Amino acid sequence: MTKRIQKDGPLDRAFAIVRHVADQRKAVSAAEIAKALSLPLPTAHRLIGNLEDRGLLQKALGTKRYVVGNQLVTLSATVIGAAFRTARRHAVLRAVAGEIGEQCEIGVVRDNVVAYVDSVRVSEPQGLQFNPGEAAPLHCTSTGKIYMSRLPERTRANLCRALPLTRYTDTTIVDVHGLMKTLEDTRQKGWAKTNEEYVKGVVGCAVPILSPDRELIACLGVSVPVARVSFVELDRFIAPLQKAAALLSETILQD
Amino acid sequence: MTKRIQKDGPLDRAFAIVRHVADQRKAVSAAEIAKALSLPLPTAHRLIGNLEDRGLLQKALGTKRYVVGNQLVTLSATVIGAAFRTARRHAVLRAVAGEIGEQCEIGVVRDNVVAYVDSVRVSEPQGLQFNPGEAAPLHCTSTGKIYMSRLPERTRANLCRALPLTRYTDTTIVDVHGLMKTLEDTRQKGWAKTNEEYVKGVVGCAVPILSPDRELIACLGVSVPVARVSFVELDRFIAPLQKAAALLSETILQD
DNA sequence: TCTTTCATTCCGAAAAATGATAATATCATG
DNA sequence: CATGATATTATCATTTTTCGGAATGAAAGA
Repeated sequence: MTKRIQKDGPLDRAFAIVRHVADQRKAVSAAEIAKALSLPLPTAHRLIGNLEDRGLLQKALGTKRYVVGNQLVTLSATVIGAAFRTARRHAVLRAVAGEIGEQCEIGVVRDNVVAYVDSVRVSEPQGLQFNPGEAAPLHCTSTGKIYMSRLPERTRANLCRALPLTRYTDTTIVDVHGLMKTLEDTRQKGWAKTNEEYVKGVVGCAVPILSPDRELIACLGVSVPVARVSFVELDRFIAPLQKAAALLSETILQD
Repeated sequence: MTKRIQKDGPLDRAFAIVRHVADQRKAVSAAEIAKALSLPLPTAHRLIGNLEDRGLLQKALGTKRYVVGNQLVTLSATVIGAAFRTARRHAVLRAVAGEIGEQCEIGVVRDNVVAYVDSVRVSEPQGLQFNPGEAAPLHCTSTGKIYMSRLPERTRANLCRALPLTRYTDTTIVDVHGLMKTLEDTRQKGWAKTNEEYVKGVVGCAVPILSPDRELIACLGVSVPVARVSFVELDRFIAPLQKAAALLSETILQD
């Protein structure tokens, strides 16, 4: 009676389709989905239609090919947030915040904006307060830089041009070329720093939290008043952050 | 035409449960889920069991309360990644909304109705809220006018006669002849305005988003309370909108 | 201990998914 | 621009699930 392993109900098919669409690098047609999942063509259309009606998939503009839908993206962001707010992971966050003595936060990117899903402040509200639920721009946050740095080069360049590179301080990077260069640097190092680019007087850095197959799930970062830690001194936070990030990615798929 | 937006099939229930669990700050019991979603208790258990079997939900360590499961977390990470790769559309929309300081939306025509696929509101909900997924009539929206204006003349006339030209306000165009004249004007200018024709107190305008071969893909529009911007002043939005529309058609189709 | 609430099992009726067939629309290309 | 190839939509009898009331076992709280 080991039929438990591979069922194939409607729910399985629905998730298989969603998974397949999300896995793909580009938009996929209904026929491609049907072939990839060995579904009869009419059945595939019906299932995809169901998902589309619910906003879990949507057609790429001007085509009949499918991409992940708004509802699914919203749900996914919530899920990631919930996954990091469990007791154990919050404890990891608190531990690293205590170790480096500064406010730590976990952020994901959604709708081209950094959304913070969890944070621990170690003392009084001092520097930047990233309360869960708040959002910040991509180009002037460490988390945003990490996300962008992991895109394929072409997509990255397009995104840089599409983003409104609003100037928040006089160190905000507002030119596409400078941003691209910073991102290339970020890509190579695997982590990012921010030098008072969003809020005057606040510097920060972040490292990626990766899944076992090295997909970016979220970022772990720290924000600190420059009066206490200089931009250069930030480097000493990287190692503890990376250790905590590794611990987080380990626990994220267990317990 | 009461198209049932809110069905309640197994899939809806499954996602409602997942959504509810992800929304919660703490682990939830099956009974709580059942109560929150008004499900019979045995049904809730069965559905939750299904989700648990698939790893979409899992029991929090040692208890019988549920949290989001591994499969769901990995899927969510993939979804966020996929959405981010293809999110330049939203980035452009956000940029133009920020530039002109009003709510912008992208709409397409489907089944003789304007469906809004994406929107950015720049501040508080003020004027018209075109939430993605909502639909509006053709004859009293800028997007609808653009769509109709690009049809062959014969088809256009037929459509005008076939449409129910419902009167929503006292400026709504309800006679075929007046509509045809407006559409001819729209066709020549290449963009459209709406003067409180759908919602009293809300004016708007839109420009087409064209494919490389100049086919209409969608429309980019803005809606604003007339108290803030008069019908005449709308003209100053056209240029920025056209620039953004050009950027959209350039980047949208190359994923 | 007792009581209440929650979790689980069972099962016939009801609803939904399924996928063959067929009709239609769309696209590529000669 | 016609034409065949392919993709999409529609229809429908059949099969498979789901649904949730009633009953029962398990656990938590007083």
